[in-house]
Amino acid sequence: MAKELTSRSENYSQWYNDLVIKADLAENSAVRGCMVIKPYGYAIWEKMQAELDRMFKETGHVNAYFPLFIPKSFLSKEAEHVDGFAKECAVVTHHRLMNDPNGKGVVVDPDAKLEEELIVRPTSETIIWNTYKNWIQSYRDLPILCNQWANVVRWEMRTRLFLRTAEFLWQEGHTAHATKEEAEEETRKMLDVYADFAESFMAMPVIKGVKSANERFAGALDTYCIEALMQDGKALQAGTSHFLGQNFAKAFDVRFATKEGNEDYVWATSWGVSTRLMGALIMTHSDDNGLVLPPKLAPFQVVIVPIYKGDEQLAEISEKVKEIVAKLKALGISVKYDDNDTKKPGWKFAEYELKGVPVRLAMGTRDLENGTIEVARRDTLTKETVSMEGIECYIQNLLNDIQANIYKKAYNFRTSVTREVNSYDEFKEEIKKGGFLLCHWDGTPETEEKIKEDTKATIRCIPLQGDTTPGQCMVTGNPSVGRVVFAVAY
RNA sequence: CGGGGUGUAGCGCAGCCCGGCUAGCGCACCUGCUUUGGGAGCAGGGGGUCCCAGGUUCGAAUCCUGGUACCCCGACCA
Repeated sequence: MAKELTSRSENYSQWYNDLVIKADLAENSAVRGCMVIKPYGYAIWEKMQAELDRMFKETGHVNAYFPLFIPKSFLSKEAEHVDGFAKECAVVTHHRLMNDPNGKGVVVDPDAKLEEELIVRPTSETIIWNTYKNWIQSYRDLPILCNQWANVVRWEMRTRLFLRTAEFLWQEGHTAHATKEEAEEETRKMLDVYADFAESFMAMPVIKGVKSANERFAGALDTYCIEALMQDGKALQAGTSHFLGQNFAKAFDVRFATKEGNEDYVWATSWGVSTRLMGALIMTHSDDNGLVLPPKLAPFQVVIVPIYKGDEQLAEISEKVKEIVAKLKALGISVKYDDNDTKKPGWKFAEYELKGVPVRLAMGTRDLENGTIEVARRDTLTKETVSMEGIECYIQNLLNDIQANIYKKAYNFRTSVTREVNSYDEFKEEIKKGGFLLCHWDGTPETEEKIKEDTKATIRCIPLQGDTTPGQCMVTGNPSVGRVVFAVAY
């Protein structure tokens, strides 16, 4: 075994790290907290991007691009926003290097100090609203529905591959509207897009909800989110959609003439998902043998491995395989034929399992004689030998099965670790076991803070489709309007 | 920023306490032969500023001083 993974039960975070590196998704780079996304990992991200981009466009959005650098003064215009991000910003102070007078490489040229420092964007609200000011005069200019695909930098204390890196890739949508209602509708619409993407493509069940005040985005009036549950029982925020009210319009003085002839500030939303979704995907489905990818996001859905002795046999098998490849491609199934002669079949089996390829076909001389082929599915690790006749339809159905099966598996897992808890003593015990706990809470930040200090658990969200039977807060006994979702989070 | 740990071949590590032969092992890599239905076997081979700087010593991967980088656990966060 050249690439044995740490087992999930033994050390979950080491398993995760091992997997990311050994499945060739990403690795740590020479730059602190920044990762290199390797071709295989990037291919998965590209699949995600393509689907999300399509969904954004279907809901009326267009792509644009805004600068990487934000003048320091922009960031400080919205008070809560700067409070939220100030501690984790990379700052550009100079624009030139010079040869070290002591002859040791290069140093920053002190004469090249910038008049105003530039912040490497931790998010783009400020630079975008500064721009929107010029784009908007009248209600006729609204709405603006822009998305940008970009990198952002947040100088986090501690980083983890995909889940929290200093630089990460994401999309951020920034919309401007004439009315509060329209902006709120947009916020929820994009939350639905994210939930749909997570469930339909990533095969990852999520809870849609609203953040409590403590967890809200810096500068937002409301933060909606989708929360997923990882296999170690910890929660992961997978996407957010913010209703920004008129905060940024006021900070950047973006006013417009209404249809009625009055002047008003513009209503805003922003929403984003990041390469963190890669981490979510990995931790939702994978096992001790490696990655398990949903067919809809796998860079290739089927891999074919020939088993042969000598060139002659390989040629015979390859001829037959080419027919199968053509039939699969005709159905829109992506397939890789690995006839690499320098690796042995057993090595290839293990390698493609590690990389999470949904379906593996193996063909040898035995199959050629019988008109059969061996089909192995990654999700269940089962193998069967089936007739070559109609194999393409069989595979197509199988891929659909796998997509549905891994969703169901994740859903069942989540259900099994989601439970109602009614007393704080019980909560303190149950939270150690992980999972989502549905509890009554009095709605105050103080109570939430106390729970966090005692147990590390936070309110992941106030679910949109939750139990709204009134009750009593498990900590203070004060009235509660419904159960909220608690968990220890990444 | 607090607590702990580690820097030795592309990767993973041993050696360090108690200084001493040509610095070693596994994986990977190269060559050859035999193999090929679950990570092949044998034989041979290449590859090292032992993190950096200074000190002690006849002699330093090993001891001392300073620096630096990274990892883990907290606090912070998508």
